[in-house]
Amino acid sequence: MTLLLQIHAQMIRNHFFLDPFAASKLIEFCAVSDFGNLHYARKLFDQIPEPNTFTWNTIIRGYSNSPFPKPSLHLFNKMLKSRATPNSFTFPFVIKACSHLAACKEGEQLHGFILKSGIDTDLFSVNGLIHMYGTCGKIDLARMLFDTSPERDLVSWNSMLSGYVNCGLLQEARNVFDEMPKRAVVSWNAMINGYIKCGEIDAARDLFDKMPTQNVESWNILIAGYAKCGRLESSRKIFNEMPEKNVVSWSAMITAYAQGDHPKEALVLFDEMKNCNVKPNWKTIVSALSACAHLGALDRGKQIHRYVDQSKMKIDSIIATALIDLYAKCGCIENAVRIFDVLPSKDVFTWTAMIGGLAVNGHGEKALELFSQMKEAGVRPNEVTFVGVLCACSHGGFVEMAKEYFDSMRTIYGIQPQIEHYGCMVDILGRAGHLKEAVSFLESIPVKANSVLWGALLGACWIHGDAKIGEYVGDLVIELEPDDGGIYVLLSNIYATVGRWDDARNLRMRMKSKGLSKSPGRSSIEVQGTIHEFYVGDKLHPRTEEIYLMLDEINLRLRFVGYTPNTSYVLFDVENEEKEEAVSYHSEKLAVAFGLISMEAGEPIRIVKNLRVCRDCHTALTFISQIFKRDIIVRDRNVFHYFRDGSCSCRDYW
DNA sequence: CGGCTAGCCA
Repeated sequence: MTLLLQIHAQMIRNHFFLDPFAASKLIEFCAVSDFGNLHYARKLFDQIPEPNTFTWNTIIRGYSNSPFPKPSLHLFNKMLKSRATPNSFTFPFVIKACSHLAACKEGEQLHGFILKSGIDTDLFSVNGLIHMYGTCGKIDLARMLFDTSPERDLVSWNSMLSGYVNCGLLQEARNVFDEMPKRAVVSWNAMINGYIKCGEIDAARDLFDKMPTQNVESWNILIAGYAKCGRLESSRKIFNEMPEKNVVSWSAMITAYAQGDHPKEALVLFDEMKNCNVKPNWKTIVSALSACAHLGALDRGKQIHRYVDQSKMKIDSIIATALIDLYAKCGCIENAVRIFDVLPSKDVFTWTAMIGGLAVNGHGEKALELFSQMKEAGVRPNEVTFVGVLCACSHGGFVEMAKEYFDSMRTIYGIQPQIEHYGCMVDILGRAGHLKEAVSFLESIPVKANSVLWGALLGACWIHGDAKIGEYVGDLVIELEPDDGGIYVLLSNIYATVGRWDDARNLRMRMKSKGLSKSPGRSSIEVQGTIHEFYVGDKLHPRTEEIYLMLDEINLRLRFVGYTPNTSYVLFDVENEEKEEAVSYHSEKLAVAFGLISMEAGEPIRIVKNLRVCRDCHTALTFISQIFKRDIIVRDRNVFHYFRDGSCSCRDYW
């Protein structure tokens, strides 16, 4: 590229006339070669007073091969208005651009134009059209072209095959695959991909084993395929066995872990990848960041953020969204805002991440303010945006506003509310104590309320100590989800709070006889880049002894300021002392104790918990933040708690 | 004067 620029500069110095041929050559170098610079090519092109067909073809080809092929179509239309006429070389590029953009209308227009113009077309254009129609879902038109074409080559067959795969027509794809006279590796890959798209991973594997030679992509397709079916061990096995890996292989495996609820493994693999000197690209980074966000691993996330800065990777809206999500999910909302504010172009994903981040961090008003800014900026909210907006209403306690936003989804934006949105509404009504209204809401919605929705309402009954509605709702949930131990515990806790010990005990017995248990509380804390996990009362950590000593000190000092454990609803059938012990060793307390002994004074303690914080721990943590002069940030299953100087950001309302 | 088109896994 540098050399090219030098030559061009020389030409300008010597006052060479930039004739269309020389210009085309220059443009070709800029636009088409791998180290190309489309921007420069376009500048050159715009300087040419009268481009000829060759020049037009070159610039159109440049755009059609780039990730942003749209200008190809625009330039083609301009070409038609100019004196240059398109020829048989022009069409394949424009068709490719249409394919790439899935621009069906433009493609059909182009097809009509080609037929009318009488300009010679060859197999390349026909193949392009077959592919274009396949991509746009007009598979019948593709088939017609394929059947009526006087000749066919491997590319024609492959285009037809991928068209069927794209349209999800597995049987037709298989027919083409069986009939084709010759198969390339790409044909096999397309067919394997077809099976995976239709969820038939074992058939895909069968084909993979039968193909004569596999390439890296074949292996990569299988990694992703197994991951889609939730078979992570098989993905990993493929990953380990493959003869050579490229950056996509690594990214595919990291993404499989990140999206398959194994964020720790994702990060381990990310480190391994760097040790193997494979350079991560933006997709790897996004997956790694999302793993950090899941774990609440702030230090690791910051480390990756630094890497992005150092490697001069462009912070586009995709990476920015991942970073905003990371900082929001780690409770560093200021960092998220900082990234958001300097980002020049924000898309709906960026706005949505920021709105949801503010909402979950307890800044309901700000989130709603941002929502109106987003609308002013002309960005159309999607269904995820509304989850964030409703969440903001929920944490801010804006019941009436929530109803308005909820209605506007359908009336203004034409978005059908989904389970998540109903869930938010139940949450909002439930928190505000409008339990009866929440019940009738759930009974009136057009879809059948599932156990998650009723479960959310049951949680609200517990918070408000309403055993009457709780019983009604609880019975409903148990009927829907008879094997969820958490529900039994919740309902029996509700009974226990109002002193209905017999009912509570009966429920526990029912639960026990079914062999159910509640998923254990788990908290994790990051200390110097390492994640430490704690379960209720576990003694697995290497520093267990110190941790329990610290806990004793905490409990002593808590008592000193007049705090006694609230055990009204836990383990009602054990002795009082044991009850106290049970709440003292909740996983978040273990994590806090570990944080206090292992972190620098003044460093905030950040904890991620899989369930919701219980009322007792909430009170205890409030006191601890004051006694030990520590900021404690707990990420609950659905909200953040910032404990500082004896108060919590959720204003004891969650 | 040029020689494209098929695959897309993260």
